Amino acid sequence: MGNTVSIKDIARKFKCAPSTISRALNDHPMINIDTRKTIQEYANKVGYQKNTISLSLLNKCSKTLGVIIPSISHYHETAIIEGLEAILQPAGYLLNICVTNESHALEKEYLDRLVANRVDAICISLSQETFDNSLNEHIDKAISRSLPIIFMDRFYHESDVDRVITDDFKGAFMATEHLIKMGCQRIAHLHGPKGITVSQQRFRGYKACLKKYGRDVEDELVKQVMFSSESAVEATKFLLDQEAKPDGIFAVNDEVGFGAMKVIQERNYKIPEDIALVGFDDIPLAAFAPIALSSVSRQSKKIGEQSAHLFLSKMNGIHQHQQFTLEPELIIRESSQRNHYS
Amino acid sequence: MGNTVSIKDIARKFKCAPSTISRALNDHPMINIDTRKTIQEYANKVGYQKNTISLSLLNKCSKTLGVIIPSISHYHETAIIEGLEAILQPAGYLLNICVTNESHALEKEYLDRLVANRVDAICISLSQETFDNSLNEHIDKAISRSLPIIFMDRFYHESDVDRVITDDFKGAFMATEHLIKMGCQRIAHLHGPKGITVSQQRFRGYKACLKKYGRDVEDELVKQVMFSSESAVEATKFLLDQEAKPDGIFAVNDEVGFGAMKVIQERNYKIPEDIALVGFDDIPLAAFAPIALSSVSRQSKKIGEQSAHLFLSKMNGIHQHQQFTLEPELIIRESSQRNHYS
DNA sequence: GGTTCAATTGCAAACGTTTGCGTAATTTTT
DNA sequence: AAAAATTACGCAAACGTTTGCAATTGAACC
Repeated sequence: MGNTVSIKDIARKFKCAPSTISRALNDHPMINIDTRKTIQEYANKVGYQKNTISLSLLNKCSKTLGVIIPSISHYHETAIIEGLEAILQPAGYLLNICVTNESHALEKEYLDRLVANRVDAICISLSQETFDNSLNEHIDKAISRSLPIIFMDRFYHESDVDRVITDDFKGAFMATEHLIKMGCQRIAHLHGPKGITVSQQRFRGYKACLKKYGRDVEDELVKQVMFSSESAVEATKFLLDQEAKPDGIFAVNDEVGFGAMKVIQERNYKIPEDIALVGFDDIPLAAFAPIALSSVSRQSKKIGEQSAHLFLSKMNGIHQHQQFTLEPELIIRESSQRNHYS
Repeated sequence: MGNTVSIKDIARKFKCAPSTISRALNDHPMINIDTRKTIQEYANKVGYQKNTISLSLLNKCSKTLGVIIPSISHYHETAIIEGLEAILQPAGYLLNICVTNESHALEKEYLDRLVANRVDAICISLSQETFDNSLNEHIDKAISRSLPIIFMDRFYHESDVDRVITDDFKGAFMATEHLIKMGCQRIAHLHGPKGITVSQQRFRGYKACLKKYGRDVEDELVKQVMFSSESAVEATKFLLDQEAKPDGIFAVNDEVGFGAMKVIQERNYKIPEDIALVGFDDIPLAAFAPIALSSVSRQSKKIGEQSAHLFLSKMNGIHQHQQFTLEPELIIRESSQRNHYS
């Protein structure tokens, strides 16, 4: 940047070797205390700032974590980032954040770039394209060069990888069970995009719960949507247009829940009396929907924190694969809290 | 990473100089075409990946942009990041994202770390602490080493810096004027945190508009809140508890708008008939509030895009300071759309 | 005064890559 | 056949820092 001053510059000034300057700046006891002070003061004055790049080259360690996520526009992802930062900032790490927009090509591109930049590890949530088509070569290649890869949410191996996920199955089960206990007879599910793990897990949880309570999974009560309110509006209209409409809806996430709530209210059904509603993710706005939205918290921030801890443990030489499954938490609010229990 | 293969390794394999390998991999015409191919194939086979770190050291250019933001939990910030990525990914850049939680100490710490990492530039939205107390030494120091600093939203100099901001004053003016045209007689304002530029600008816009239409700014109609729904709930209750309550509310952002909407509905006032409501930021959920929330879009994604362009222009040697002010856009939805105009 | 020892400091290699310049080998030109 | 030009490659320095080892200095000891 033009006026950056290096150790060599300072060495020239003091007519001594760069090694002396380096040691002085690092408070090495080998260097005379007065020399040390003088050099430190001068370095401070001229605004010397250590060049971490040369260190990375030398130590083969960049103090940087690569983060690859499919999107950054939802609470879940930003909370993960907050969790990562909360742990890794004090540890001296920086985050290289890459958003793939669910594109496999971009994910590959970013992965290569992060490898080229020699990040110390990569936390990744696979893109939908990658996941749908099991396009794993780029991941396998990265793993084969013994770069630590930590999977968040979406992963492609059942074992043999490091991962931190939430038990979406259980969360969905809890949500569905709650609706049943609130007296819902016909519980619909707004199902997320097909290829995504979390959609599948939540659907599985929904089905398992219905089964446990001796109910059928009725096809016309399961409608697929994208992770957006727009998409939910249409699907909910479809559900409400049926002759035997649902009296409970489990939405794959809160954005979808908001979309559903809007349609339900437009049609003048009462929430939760006519239709009880539960979402997923527990976004901050959920509590402030005009009818506060019940939701399953997937501990998004904790996913980030736990991933960070996993990463740090790997930096400390623990090479066994670790897998964490976090417990979801059902947050009951107005949208599903009925007074009469069944 | 253990099994990373370098140019030197390949050179040893081919019993030739590293320079030959380097040139071969970069398709330098100086190298025999067959040699080139052989080397490239081998490099490919063993999974050679260029070490960008050494390049950064050599070229004094890291192909990385530092991003310092106070928070990452709102739509505005994630949209900025999306905008940055949209432009900088194709240009081959990576993003180092640092979240300060509005803390000056953390901002300083991150700034130092980014400088040490020799990022090519820094896009920063100042923390509240920094801004409130005009703690600018760290910024000045960075600028003095001719590191390009691009301010987003919050900046501390009136001139002499690069910046991309939205015209919040104008946005607030438009929102207020809209409420007036919808026939509101008593327009309240939920004012953001005091020290923040955007709060101040929006408050100024609100006041300027009232003045233009010959109305007084009534202290009891201006209530300060944090940028959260929780905070808005309390403030709105205060407003509605007054004997002469407002019939229009301009909220400093949409989260606050949601909080206000909740209280208004709890008290059984009709939106927009009894009280019209306008927010700010145009978050995706605004349109899907049960009563769709009118809002002022501050072109968050465009801020990111424009900042990226500014950055690229600086990388291309344009050293004059550039300042962009984006035009806000008023999005009128149910929460403020009255049928009778005045 | 020579020897030993401790206290300081310097040398040089290393990390991985690029690049200007030199050089050898081969081909073309006269 | 000698000179010139072309082709293909190697050498070495550079980026900024650390670190093991060697070297220098001065003091203390016998």
